[in-house]
Amino acid sequence: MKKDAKLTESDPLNGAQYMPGLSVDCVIFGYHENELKILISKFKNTHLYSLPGGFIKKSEDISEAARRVLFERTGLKDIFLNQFYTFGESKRANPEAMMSVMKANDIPFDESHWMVQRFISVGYFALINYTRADPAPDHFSESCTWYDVDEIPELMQDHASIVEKALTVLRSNIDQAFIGANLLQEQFTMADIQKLHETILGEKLNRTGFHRKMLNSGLLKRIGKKKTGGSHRAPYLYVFQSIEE
Amino acid sequence: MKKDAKLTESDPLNGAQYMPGLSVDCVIFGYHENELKILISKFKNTHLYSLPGGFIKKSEDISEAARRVLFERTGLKDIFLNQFYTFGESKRANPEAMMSVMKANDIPFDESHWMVQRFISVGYFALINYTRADPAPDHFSESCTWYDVDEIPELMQDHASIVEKALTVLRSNIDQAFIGANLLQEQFTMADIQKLHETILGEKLNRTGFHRKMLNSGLLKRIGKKKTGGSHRAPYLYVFQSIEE
DNA sequence: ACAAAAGTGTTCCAGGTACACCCATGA
DNA sequence: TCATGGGTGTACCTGGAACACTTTTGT
Repeated sequence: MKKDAKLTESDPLNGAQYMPGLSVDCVIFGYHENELKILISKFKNTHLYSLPGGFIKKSEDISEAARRVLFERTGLKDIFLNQFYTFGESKRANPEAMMSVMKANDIPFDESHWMVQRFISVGYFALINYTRADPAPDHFSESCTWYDVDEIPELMQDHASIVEKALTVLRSNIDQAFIGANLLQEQFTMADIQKLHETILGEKLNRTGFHRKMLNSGLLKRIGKKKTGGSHRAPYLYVFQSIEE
Repeated sequence: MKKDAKLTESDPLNGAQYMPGLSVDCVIFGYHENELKILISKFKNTHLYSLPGGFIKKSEDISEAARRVLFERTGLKDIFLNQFYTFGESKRANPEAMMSVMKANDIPFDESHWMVQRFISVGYFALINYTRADPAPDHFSESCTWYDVDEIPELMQDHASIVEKALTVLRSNIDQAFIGANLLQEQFTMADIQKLHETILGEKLNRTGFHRKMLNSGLLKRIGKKKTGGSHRAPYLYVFQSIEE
């Protein structure tokens, strides 16, 4: 308490404004050049990598906190967000790592500092348009950048298992409309969306079957021929159909 | 803090032993006489009903806390437990209701008491064998009894939506083996398990199709005929097959 | 013998997979 | 005109739904 006394009400280091022992971690998915990517933060002056996350303000819904983190890291609002699991093992805290982070940031601390205590973390995953995002580091990190999901550096605490769980849920929801709608550009070809699905699932899909399944779903709307490029027939372009149409 | 000073370390009223602002709520499903039931607590000397729940000790995994609550309410260990969602809206707290509960229990309190603050609650659902459970109230409640899911009394806070969410997840997992294995007696007939599925889903299922689907799943093992009192052919009895067999 | 419920065979249909073939386009 | 990728037709398979029929048992 004394340690925080000189902090202003809104200073991010002031633990008193947050729900104690509670955080959100965000697995932020993007898709670019046939690769599924997630945003990873690197703490200042350390070799520690982590998922973007944050604390929950006392009067804030948890999902609002997740949206705030998302906005601060990507500059995007109104993004698709899905709470998928809450990580609450008593030993998931890693005081040594947190202390080295604080040391590297010149934050006064000791073993009883609120940031090195046990945290329960609510996991959200987000689907965002890679080209619209403008990844930005936060107060503690020197970078926040995209990594291919197959090339993620070693993450602190249990963040690797958080990513794993997010991927599992994402894969099990692959047939829901929102996945392509949020990760792809507005207009896309059948080949584009098939590649996206293949990348997420990590397996090849039957071309004609996929084609027909997509058309039968009623979610796609053909908006006209053409898309120049290769020496072959021009594919149709599609957009996701609004539900009410 | 002063208010807790005279409490012993292990007194359930001593907030210092718990993770602040965090709780678990359990939707405990049982099945009896073709009805899907859940356990509901009634607070002493009030008309307030709630889901069985509890707080998380400082060195306890959240799932351990849920198991502890389950054991205290049912006397059962090793029960099927599934974390399904975390309820974190800032306004889900209901200070008036909690204060009336504490008043009815002669617990000294004021608006700043830890139990009337905002809580984040991690939702678990459990599947238990109705006949083995021995429902027992906790420190604050005068009863803990089974209610048909269609006849649940008005619940405090957002517990009705917690039940709704649990039911949704249970229904979407209906084809997983564990549902029948945990809710039915060890031996059962095809009609028994079909009735269970129909009760959970709230719809009639095709008899022969269900029969064949169950047999094809490879999860059931026929263990012999059942002698009934009915004037009709005796059905086979089944048990759930262990995975390794 | 009959009613009632259980078990099984047959048929039909929808969705998925596989293969084939045609279409459009740039070199 | 040829190679290449895109779109669609046809055949096949599987799993579920619907219906019929047989089996068993108490009355």
